[in-house]
Amino acid sequence: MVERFHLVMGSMHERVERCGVDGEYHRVDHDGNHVRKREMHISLIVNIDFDVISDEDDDVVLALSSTKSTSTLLILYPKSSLASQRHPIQFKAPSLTFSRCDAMQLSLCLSKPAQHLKNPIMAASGSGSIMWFRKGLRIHDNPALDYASKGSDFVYPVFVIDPHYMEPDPKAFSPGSRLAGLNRIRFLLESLVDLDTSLKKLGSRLLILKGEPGQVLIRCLKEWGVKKLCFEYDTDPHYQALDIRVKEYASAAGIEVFSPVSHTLFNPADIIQRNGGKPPLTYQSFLKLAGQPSWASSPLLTSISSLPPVGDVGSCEISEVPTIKDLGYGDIEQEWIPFRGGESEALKRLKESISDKEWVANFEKPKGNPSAFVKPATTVLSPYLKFGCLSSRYFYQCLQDVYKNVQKHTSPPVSLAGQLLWRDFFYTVAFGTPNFDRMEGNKLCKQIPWNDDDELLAAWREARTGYPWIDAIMVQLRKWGWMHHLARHSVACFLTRGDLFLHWERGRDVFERLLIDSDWAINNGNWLWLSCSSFFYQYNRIYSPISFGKKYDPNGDYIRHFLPVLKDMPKEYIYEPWTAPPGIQRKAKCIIGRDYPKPVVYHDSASKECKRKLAEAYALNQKLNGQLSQEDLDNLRRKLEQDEDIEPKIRRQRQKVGHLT
DNA sequence: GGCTTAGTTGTCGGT
DNA sequence: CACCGACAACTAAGC
Repeated sequence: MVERFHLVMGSMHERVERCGVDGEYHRVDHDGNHVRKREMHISLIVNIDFDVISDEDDDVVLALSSTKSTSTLLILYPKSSLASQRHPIQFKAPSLTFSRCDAMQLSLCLSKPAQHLKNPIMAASGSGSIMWFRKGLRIHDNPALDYASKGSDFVYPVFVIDPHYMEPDPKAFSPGSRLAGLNRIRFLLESLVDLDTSLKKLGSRLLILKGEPGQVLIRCLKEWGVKKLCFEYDTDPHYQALDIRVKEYASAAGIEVFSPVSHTLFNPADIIQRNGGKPPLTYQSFLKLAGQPSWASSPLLTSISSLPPVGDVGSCEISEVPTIKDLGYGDIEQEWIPFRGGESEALKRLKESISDKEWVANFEKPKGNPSAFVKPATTVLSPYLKFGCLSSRYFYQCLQDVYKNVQKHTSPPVSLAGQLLWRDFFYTVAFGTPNFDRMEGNKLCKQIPWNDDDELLAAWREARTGYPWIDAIMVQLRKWGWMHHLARHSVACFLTRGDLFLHWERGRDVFERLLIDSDWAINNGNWLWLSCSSFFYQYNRIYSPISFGKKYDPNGDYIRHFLPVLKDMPKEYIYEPWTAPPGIQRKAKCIIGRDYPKPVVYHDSASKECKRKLAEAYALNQKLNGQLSQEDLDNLRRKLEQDEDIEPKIRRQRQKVGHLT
C-alpha cells in the first residue's frame, strides 16, 4: 500500500531557522478523491513527496523521502495518538529502512537540512520573543536564548513551575513531590535563582509562572503578542508531548518557533537516521556513527553582553523564584548537602575539575572509588548537566582543550569525554526505542519474571537490607541525592539480578525521584544495563554486597558516616555485622536484629538463585525470540518457584525484615 | 548464515 | 598492589 502524495510541511528541527506557518496535507484516497486530512501545524515550508505506509483511522504514520537526493524521514503522530501509548509499528520506506516510532515523539531527520531551509515563508519581524526555560538553565551556550534576543525589542524569559513536579506529596515515602525528592526540587530552585541573577545582570529577569506548563505557555503566547517562541529541544517523552501541543498552538497563531538541540552533543534523531532508522545498541557502534560533533572546533557562544528588556506582562501573574517553604515544605532538617544548584556553581565546579590537567588526562571511570564521599572520585557535574546549568558541549570542548595540551590521555569509554558520550548514547537509544522506560513492549528489554515483594522493596528503599554497604549507599541517596556511579551499580544489582530479584522498574522509580541528577534516558538505560535486561548480559558477574565495598574502603568509613549506628563496629565485621560475636555487638552498641537489621537474604544462596532464574529466563527469551506474553512470564515464574522448592537447601531463608530507626 | 570478537567498571584465588 | 585465569557463558556487530 504505497501511494503518492504531495505534502507541504516543515519541521521543528534544530536547524530550522525560520518557521511559523500552518501546514496541512491532503491525500488521494482509494477512489481518487482528494481528501483533506487534519491540519498539522508545522513550521518551515518544505516540499516533499512522500509515501503513506500506514494511515489507519485517525492515526497517521508517514514515511517520507524527499524529491532531492537527500533522504528524509518523518514520523508524525496526530494529537489523538499522543494520549495513549501505542505499540510500535514497523514499516519499510522505499529509500530507507527504519523501525521506530513512538507515540510520544515527533522527529524529522534531514541528512542535509540546509538544502531545505531556503525560502522561509515568514521571517521574524522584531517585537517580542519568549525564551522558555525548562532544562538548559544557563546563559552560556544557549542558542535558544541567543536567537530569542536577536532582532527582538522585548524578550520574556519564562520558567513555568509545574505543581505536579514541585508540590509536596504527603503520601510519598520521603520529603518531596510525587515526582521529585526535596533535594532535586531544592537544586532546581537554586538553579532558577542563579539564572534570575544572571539575567538581571544582563538587563532582564526570569519570569516565574505557575500552572500546567502547556496551558501557561499558550496563555503567555496569547497575551504578550510575541513573534517568536524559543526553547531548547527535548527528547524526553514528557516534553515531546508537551512541546507538540505548544508548537501546534504557536504555529497556528503565526508565531515562529525555534527549538534547537543543545542539551546533548549530538542530535539523537541524526544518529538514528544515519544508522538506518534504528538507534545503535552498543557504545562502540554509537561512537562510530557519531564521529566528531559538528561544532567541535568552532567556538561556542559562551557569553552574552546584554539582553533586550522584558516586555509588558499584562495580566499574567509573575512571581519571584519560590523558596522550599513557599512551596509548602515545612522546616525539614537536612544534612548539609555538598551540591548547590545553578550555572555559576556549575562553571565553578567545571573550572575546578579541569584545573587538574593530570587528573583529567588520567581519568578512568571504572577505577574511581565509590566510597569516597568527602571528595568524590568524579566531577559531580551530572546534576548540572541534567538541568543544563552546564552545557555538555562546552564541557566537551574544555576537555578537548585539556587533551590537546597533555602528552597522553585516556579515551572513551572510560575517559571524562567518554562519560559525556555515554550520556549521548543513552539519549539516542532512549529516543529511538518505544517504551524504553518499561519492560513490557520494550524490544530491547529481556522479559524477565521479576518477583513482586513490597516488603523487600521497602527494605531496600529504606536502607534496611542488613547489608551495610548497600544500606549506606541508600542513605546517601536519600540524604544527598547523589552517589558514585559504582555505588549505584551495587544497589541496582542487589535489587534486581544480584539478590532480591525485584523489578528494575521499581528501583528506577526510586532513583528517578531521589537523584538530583536523575535523567530519564540515562536512568532507565542504566537500570536496563544493571538488571541485565539490555546492553549488558553477563549475569554471572554479580557485585558482592560485602567484598565490593570492602576493597575500596576496608575500614568502612563510608558506612560509618552514613550508618552511624555502625560507627563503632570493628572493621573486621562492619561489612557483615551479623557475624560479629554478641560481645562485640554489645561493645559496639549495635545489636544485630535490634539496632541494625539482619540481612534480608543470604547473598550466597540468593545470588545463585538469581543466576539460575536469569539463565532460564534468557533461554525462554531466546526460544520465543523475545516475544513473551504475560502468560509465558507467569508460567516461567511458577516454574522457577517450583524448582526452588525442589532444592530446599538452595532455597534462601528469608529473615524477617528488620526496621532501622 | 555461521563464525569470531569485543564488551566502561565481578569474584575469587592464585602469582 | 597489579595482574592473571577460572568461573560460565551472555549479546551485538562485523566479516
